[in-house]
Amino acid sequence: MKYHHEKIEAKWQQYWAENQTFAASNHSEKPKYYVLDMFPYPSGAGLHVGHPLGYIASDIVARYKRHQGFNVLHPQGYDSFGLPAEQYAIQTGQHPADTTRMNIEGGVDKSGNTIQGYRNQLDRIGFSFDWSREVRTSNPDYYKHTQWIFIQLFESWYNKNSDKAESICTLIQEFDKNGNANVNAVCDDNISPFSSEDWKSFSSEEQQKILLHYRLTYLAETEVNWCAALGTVLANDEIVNGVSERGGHPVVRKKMTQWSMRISAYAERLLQGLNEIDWSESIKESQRNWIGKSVGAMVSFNVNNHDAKIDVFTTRPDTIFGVTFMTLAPEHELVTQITTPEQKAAVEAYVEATAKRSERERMADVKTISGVFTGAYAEHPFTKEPIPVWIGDYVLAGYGTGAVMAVPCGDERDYAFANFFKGTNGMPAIKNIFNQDISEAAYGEKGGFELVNSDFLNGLDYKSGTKKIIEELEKIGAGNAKVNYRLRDAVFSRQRYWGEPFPVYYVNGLPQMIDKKHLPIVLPEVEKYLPTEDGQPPLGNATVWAWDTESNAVVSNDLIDNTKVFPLELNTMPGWAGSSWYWMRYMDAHNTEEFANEEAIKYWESVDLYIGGSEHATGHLLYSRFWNKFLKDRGYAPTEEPFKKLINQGMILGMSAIVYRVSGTNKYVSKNLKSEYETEEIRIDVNLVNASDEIDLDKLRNWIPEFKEAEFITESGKYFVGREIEKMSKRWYNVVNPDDICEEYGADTLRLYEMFLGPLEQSKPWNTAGITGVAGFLKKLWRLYFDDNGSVIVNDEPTAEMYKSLHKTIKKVTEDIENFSFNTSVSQFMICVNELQQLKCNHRAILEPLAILVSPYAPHIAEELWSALGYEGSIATVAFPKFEAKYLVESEKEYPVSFNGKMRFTIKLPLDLTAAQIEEIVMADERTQAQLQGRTPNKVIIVPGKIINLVG
RNA sequence: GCGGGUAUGGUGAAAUUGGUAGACACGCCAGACUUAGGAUCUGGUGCCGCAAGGUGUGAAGGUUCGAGUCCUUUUACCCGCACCA
Repeated sequence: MKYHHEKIEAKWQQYWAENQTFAASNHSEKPKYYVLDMFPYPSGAGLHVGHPLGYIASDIVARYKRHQGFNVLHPQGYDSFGLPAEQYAIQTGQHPADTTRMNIEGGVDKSGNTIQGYRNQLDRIGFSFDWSREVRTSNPDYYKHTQWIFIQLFESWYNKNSDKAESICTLIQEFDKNGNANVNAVCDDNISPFSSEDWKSFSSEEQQKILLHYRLTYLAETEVNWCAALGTVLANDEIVNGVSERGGHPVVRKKMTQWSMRISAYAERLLQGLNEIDWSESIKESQRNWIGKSVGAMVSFNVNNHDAKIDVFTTRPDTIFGVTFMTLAPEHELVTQITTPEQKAAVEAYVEATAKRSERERMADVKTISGVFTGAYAEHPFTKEPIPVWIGDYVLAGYGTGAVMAVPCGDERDYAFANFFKGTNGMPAIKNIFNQDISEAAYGEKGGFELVNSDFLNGLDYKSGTKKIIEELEKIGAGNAKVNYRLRDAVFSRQRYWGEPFPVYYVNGLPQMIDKKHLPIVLPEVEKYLPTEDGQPPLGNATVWAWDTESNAVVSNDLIDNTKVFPLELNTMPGWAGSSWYWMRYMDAHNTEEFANEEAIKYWESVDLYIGGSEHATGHLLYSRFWNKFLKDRGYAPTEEPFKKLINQGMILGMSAIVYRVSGTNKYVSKNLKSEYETEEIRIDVNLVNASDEIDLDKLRNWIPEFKEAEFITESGKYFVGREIEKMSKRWYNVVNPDDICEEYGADTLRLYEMFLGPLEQSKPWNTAGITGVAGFLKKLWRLYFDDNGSVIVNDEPTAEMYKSLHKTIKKVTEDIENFSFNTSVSQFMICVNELQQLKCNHRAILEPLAILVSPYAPHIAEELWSALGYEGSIATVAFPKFEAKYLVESEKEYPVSFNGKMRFTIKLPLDLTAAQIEEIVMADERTQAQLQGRTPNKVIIVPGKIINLVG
């Protein structure tokens, strides 16, 4: 009987689907285990072999845990809102909902292209997903709950005293009772104090405006990253090197009224939580960088002749007597106010010039020093000396307060700035407050100095100086200790169509939440997916997009009267909204009332193992932690952290194949002859090349017309390609489709090969050529159970060697799965099968456990072997074999014998010999005598069971 | 600049507390069988050398009887952050 993967795999995939083999129950006696993959965005291009890598790894763990007796939740779904579907809609006029559905379910698109569909592609690989819990973030029955969470955020504030989010009702009660004097909240700056009486006297509108300053999601005019090409704002994590992550378009700062998420309230908890979770150090470090905690002080400087103060954040308050000048960001709000008439023209010109430069230019150009004196002076809080105030674009508006106290003697940038403008109007000589030489460079260290010229700080160091100065600042009311975070509140509005609509309408420009019982607010139909002519977001094109407060329904815009019918929000939510809570939805995916039932959430608790790409380090993974913490505060999530353990799979790279065209001809020269010609490199379809890098020239001629008539300069009839390792992409013709691999070699081979390629977390190139190794392994495995006539399994007692081979494998595979070292498991399977083949093993007592061992990796063949062993039903929950050390006990060891650390020969000795006995035998050995040539060793090192080393 | 990671044959990679470097595969070489196939099987394959032997884990030092593994210095590449006050 031959191994036919196509029959076996189709059969078992159908069996699993029909029998709901992998449907998880929310009630079980077994311990639970939750394995989650980062759900995919269903793009039209379909999956390539890089995509399933993490899914295969998580599937192995899920299947292994089932064998270990766990109730396993291993769900899958789609992150189906997003930009590409919308861009495609703009180009083709097809509704994003239609193209998204087709990308998931497959079909034939309007241009006649067959789309396989993610689901069909995934099914062919034999994942043990519980598809009954599938979610799609763009489905109204899903985003209904995303809208609900948004409302919860709106109805919450962050109480620093309890250090958690609370219902906005508790804040209103406090305002009613005591005004805002005792409120310790994370909120907007510049909130004026009010009493209980004031609060009660405010109009409802005024009250609403005040509350917006406290809510965890709030509407505010903020500086946002505006991307004109995409027609939308972007969050900080959607910008890479000053241009949009998607498309690489320029991004400028712009003031807009937008929804924001007060993630800054959670900065410290997001930072501290990293210590409790088992994530890679690099991701944790990325998040720490992104949060950017720095400890220091806030210091206020009064501006002379103005009723104004400049607040600065500094990590070095101990250097306050070294302040030589101050610098404001050009965007700083005080700039126009304090600039003197004489400096006005210069300052305005500088501000304008800075505004014109894109973020990118400003970032690229860090070497050029520029700035202008405002003519104004601030007053030193202690010495009362006047300090000139400058503006300069080395100070960023977005960090701290957008202003710095410049201490050139202790800061490289201040030093460079001071020297650049040395001698010009408003730039005094550098004050040195360190007992160090600063004639060549600033002294930036936090140690190794004593403060001088610093009044009451003289003689102190960094630590004691900082402590002292903060006390003194507090005494005179000019400052206090302060922890600053780089993490900014996250902009939550997008000027896009294909996203969650906000459950929000506007009365007199003030946002009102729609009651949760009327959710979902379903995305309206529009004629065009582009912004409107007057610059409104795409939802501005909707004609039925108004909220009727009487019928509680979305009605035609014509009915807007601003008394009963009001306009709805035109922005939509960003891509990360739906993915920031989806792991909880899987726990109870069909709940129509709540986002998930309390009991289900309590049962599944949090994700035990999360596998996905590291590109989400500061986006999805940070926002998800934020929402989870918020939901925990409000009693909806059971744990502080959503993902206990995280593994980042590496990227699978393409191995492009290159042919060399002789310049100006239609001739192509084989790789090793190319130096004899002047050539240019052309990439060809990597699937036309065999394991020896040789092209099938007939196939190449039929591939694209360019090669039809081409001539090939070969090496004895063979044409070899060059190779280049680069990202898997259509434009390099190096994409390998998992469907093709499943077709030719089978899903089990694909799964094994993806694991065999190397360590999961490492990025590595794909080369289909190597797959014959694992394909051959599966055939050999099969032949242990079958010959040409069928089953060969016998019930005889296996030999000790067979047991040894099996138990070595049990041990290795168990350890490997626990350590996520899947590549070495596959090697061990090969070793075991090679050994059993040598031993002609066809014994049930060996082959039965072997089938179970293999099953997490190659589930289809394992099921088939299991039924060949005479069992009914699936192998999926059969207990995993247990390692027994007794089968590995050895009585002899092949000792390496080294002389001065160099291994010369080996000698087989019983393991129960003492060191002295070993020495005697070794010394008597003629090979030892030959090595020593009459010398006597100074020292003989014998580690029983390990090595023998003779020195001297 | 700061932080994290990687470096081993022609290729992908193995190597428990420091203990026979290169397991397992791909490729290559030789052979067997054959219904001639991109099947299967056997043997070989780090490098130099006919061999004995020498040499070898990015580089240079060090610790040790013994280092891919530990320590110091250094180079290259990848990732994250970055005029962060």
